[in-house]
Amino acid sequence: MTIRIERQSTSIRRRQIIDAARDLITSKGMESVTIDAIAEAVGVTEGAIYRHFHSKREILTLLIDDIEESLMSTLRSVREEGAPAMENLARVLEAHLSDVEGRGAVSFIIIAEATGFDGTGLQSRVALMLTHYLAFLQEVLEDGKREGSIKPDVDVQAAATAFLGLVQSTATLWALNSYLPRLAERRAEMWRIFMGGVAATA
Amino acid sequence: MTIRIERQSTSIRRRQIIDAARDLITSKGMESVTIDAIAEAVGVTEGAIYRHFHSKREILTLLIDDIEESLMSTLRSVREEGAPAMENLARVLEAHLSDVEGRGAVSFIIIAEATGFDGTGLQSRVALMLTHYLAFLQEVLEDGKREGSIKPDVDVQAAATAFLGLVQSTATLWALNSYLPRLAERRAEMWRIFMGGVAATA
DNA sequence: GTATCTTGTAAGCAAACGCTTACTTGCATA
DNA sequence: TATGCAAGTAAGCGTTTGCTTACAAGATAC
Repeated sequence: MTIRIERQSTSIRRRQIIDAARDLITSKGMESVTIDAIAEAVGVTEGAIYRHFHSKREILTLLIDDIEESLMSTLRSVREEGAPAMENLARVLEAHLSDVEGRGAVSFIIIAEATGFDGTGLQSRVALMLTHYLAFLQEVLEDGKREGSIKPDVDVQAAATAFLGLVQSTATLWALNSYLPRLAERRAEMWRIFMGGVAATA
Repeated sequence: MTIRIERQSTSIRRRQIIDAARDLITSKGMESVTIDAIAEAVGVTEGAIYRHFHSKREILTLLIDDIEESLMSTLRSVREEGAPAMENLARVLEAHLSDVEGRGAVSFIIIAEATGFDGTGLQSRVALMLTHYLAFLQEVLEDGKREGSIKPDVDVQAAATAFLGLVQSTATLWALNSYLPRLAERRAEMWRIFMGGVAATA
């Protein structure tokens, strides 16, 4: 009964390591993401991690790349070309809040905790992700203006920020209370408020 | 030229220690709040800190008490009895965002980073603060309903959450970009959106 | 004036963390 | 089959962190 050492190629390990880091964030928060915890999750020793990455910062940097990728691809898949802008936005909100509900809203956890990263360069990386995210929202909002479904005098930057706020506050409440009763209902009510603020009079 | 040891009573030191902790959070974020940093800021050694507090957790717990106290007292001082509810709410938003601008929005930094506290009991303490905060907002919103300035079918919990979101997202953007151009304008635009969502038709 | 309590310091401990080193072993290939 | 690289381990290094201990000295009471 020999103990088999499961050797894997570096490309596979890099994926496993980044996935493990993401899982740790969603299950136990940023501060529990240590090399040791990652190694244990992957099933190797700490030293092995450094065969595939130069530093923890490199892991986190690539993780954020990965998170942005899936965030933006969610946005693209939810947005339906030709569909009314407000419908697209509503679907984005729905997608985000189901992520929150399923404890998978890594992107918004990262955004919330990024303020405390400090100096490592990760902060500006997250800021960039946020910029891309807000740019997407602003695009959809501009679509709405062109359609006439959104009031022409609405400031799209402010509206995008307010939209982000809906997700952030809900994610925070969820995280601190471990759950949120009637989340779908809450989402619908928040959406009505947001819509009432930006939509052209029906 | 003797080196004078500045002895202080424990009541004074406790205040200094908590103040130092708060200053550290606003200037360099939660993760830089260490006993060593606090001691240096107060001008004593680490050991002296433990003459006045049993643990770091005790310091943070009392700090959160202090933060909640000043948050709620800001709310009370901004709220004008008899004034229209929407005016009161607008002043709350203005107060929060000037705090953000002056880098003094400790309460919202704590709220943002509380998701990663984990296990220490601080998380539920922050959750309680949030509950009190939201309860205040809901009160004002109910006032607005009674006045007739807020649509009767608005869900006050959802509206309070959306309001919190305005502050949170703005604070996040501020923290990640170190500033925000035309913040006052942004606030006015966000307020218009929020108001449009909850206000009774003018 | 002396005893006592309180506030302080200096030194250090144990644990956690990121990371390195010395060495081993699986695997492709010449 | 031997050679060399890639992927693994175990051990430990250096620093940081929260906290403790042994001892010194200012304040206060009798």
